[in-house]
Amino acid sequence: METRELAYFVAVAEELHVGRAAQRLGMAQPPLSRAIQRLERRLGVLLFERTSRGVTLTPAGAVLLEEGRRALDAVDAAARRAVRAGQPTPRLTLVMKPDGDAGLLEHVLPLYRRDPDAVEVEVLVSGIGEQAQLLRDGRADVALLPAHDDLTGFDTEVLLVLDQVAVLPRGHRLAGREALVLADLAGEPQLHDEGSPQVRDVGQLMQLVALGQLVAVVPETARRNGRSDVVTVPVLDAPTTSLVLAWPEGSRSRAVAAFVRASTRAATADQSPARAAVTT
Amino acid sequence: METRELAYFVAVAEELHVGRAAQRLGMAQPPLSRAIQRLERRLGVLLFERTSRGVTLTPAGAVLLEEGRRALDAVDAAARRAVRAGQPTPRLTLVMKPDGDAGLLEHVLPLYRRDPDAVEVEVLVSGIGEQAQLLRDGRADVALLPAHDDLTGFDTEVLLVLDQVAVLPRGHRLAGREALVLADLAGEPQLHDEGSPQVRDVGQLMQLVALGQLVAVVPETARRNGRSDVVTVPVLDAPTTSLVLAWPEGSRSRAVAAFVRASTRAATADQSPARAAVTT
DNA sequence: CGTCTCCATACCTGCAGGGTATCGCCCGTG
DNA sequence: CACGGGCGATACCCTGCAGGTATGGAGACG
Repeated sequence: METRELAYFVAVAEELHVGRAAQRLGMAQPPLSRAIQRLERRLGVLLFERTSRGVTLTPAGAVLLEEGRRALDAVDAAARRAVRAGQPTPRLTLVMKPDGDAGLLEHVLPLYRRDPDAVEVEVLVSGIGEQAQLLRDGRADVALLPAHDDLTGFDTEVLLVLDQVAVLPRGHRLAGREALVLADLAGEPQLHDEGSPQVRDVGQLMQLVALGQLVAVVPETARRNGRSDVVTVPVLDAPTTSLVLAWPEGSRSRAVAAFVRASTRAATADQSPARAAVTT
Repeated sequence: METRELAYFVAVAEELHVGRAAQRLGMAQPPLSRAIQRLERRLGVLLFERTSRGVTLTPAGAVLLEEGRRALDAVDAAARRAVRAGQPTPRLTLVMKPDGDAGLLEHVLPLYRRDPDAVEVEVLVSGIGEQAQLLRDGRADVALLPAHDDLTGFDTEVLLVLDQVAVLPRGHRLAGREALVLADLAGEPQLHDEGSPQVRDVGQLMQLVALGQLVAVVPETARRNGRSDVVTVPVLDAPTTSLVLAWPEGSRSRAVAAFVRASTRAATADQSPARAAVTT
């Protein structure tokens, strides 16, 4: 099976509409129809049910969509990683969402640079939730992401376990509380409610909270972005979130291994009593 | 990058010789040379150093070989799994080496068949050490293999932890011992010595031992294949080997999940005091 | 220095894969 | 019930590239 065919199939399977898929692929509809038929003939299995309103996936098609995406990612990753390995100055690309490092990076990077296996680090700031994809398709070598993301295909190390806090406008009825529980926030406009605005980073979120548009429950490290017009209050019964460092499973890169070492050491130091004593 | 190009590259990288690779691929040498050049131009990186004696891999080429193999396996697996998902009667394919189930399968299969998610099981007997490959490229859905194999890309469950025993001909000088240590076997012709015959299953091994050709240290379950002309003696300081059940990471197949359930239950039952009491 | 061994280049050919035009089918609708 | 619109499939054409053969050219070696 050629990757082109597979990419064609994935496009159709995602659109469930040959015409639209063709448009997305920048080609005409008939050759795409034929390519899919060829693929079905070669595999000896029907991938779509055709109706006059579009197409739907058969069980075989559903499996191929799932596995095919991973396979395409693997091919992309192979190409990208090969190219990068061929560059004269090797680099390590770290991906995280905006403010996704919980302030850890400033400790990690100096520590990493002291490692003999260290190479130059390039930090790639992705959209929220996109870190895993960039790691899968080879655009990044390591990723910082929350533990509840899909981590299949990665080796991982938990760096921090974070309690959650509510972020409230200063004048909010709960703003004076020492702590609260999730039930206290019932009825408040929440982040991720339908119709709530898309938030791209913590600064934006703080802005929205300050304006009274919504309240949010976020990991405690968001406090670092605190501003005078918002208040953070611990939420006692919110599940903790973990910050995880992930890298391709079975990676044998010395640069990656060194970065993992530096990160875990920085993270444990960050939580140690020593530092707690300094900051209090 | 097309899978064909990638397969071409892998062939050349493995042979380190364009002509031989072309032969292996069933094509002439010049188009293969050009295909590699095209690939290099597209990626913008040299994959081989050309000499008059053959070709050698650049760092980029080494990475592409490693990652490319996995990617090709992923593509194969996608196709194979899709085809199988499209078959009218779904099947679960289990791969193991000859006698690789430590006698567990006869307990697992009846248990599995009682599960509502169970489907027909096909047992594929592979060569020793080939189980992981068949699982990676989609020819099998689950595998029984030793824990020291490369398990990247799989989810796993340890089924049994096995002590090792020495297998000796009946008249051997150590045959009467209650137990022995590895050092006792120094100087004996061992399995895996260079020049030792290829062994395909335990029966063959037993035959060779009986003939006095060699002695072997194997997991204790090999006792089940015992014969009157060989003796097994515990080896106290040999590392234990684990029998592992593996399946593709992140698999969401109900049939696989049910098989894992049945296997772990059968394995724990197998080692429980209850069964020990029955067999003693 | 000639020869052998490889990989690269030159040149040719067939077909895979893409484009346009159009068909046939199903469905909603006046 | 007839008609129009939307969708995938088919017919037909054309181009570019993958692959073949013949040959060049550069290093290794006796």
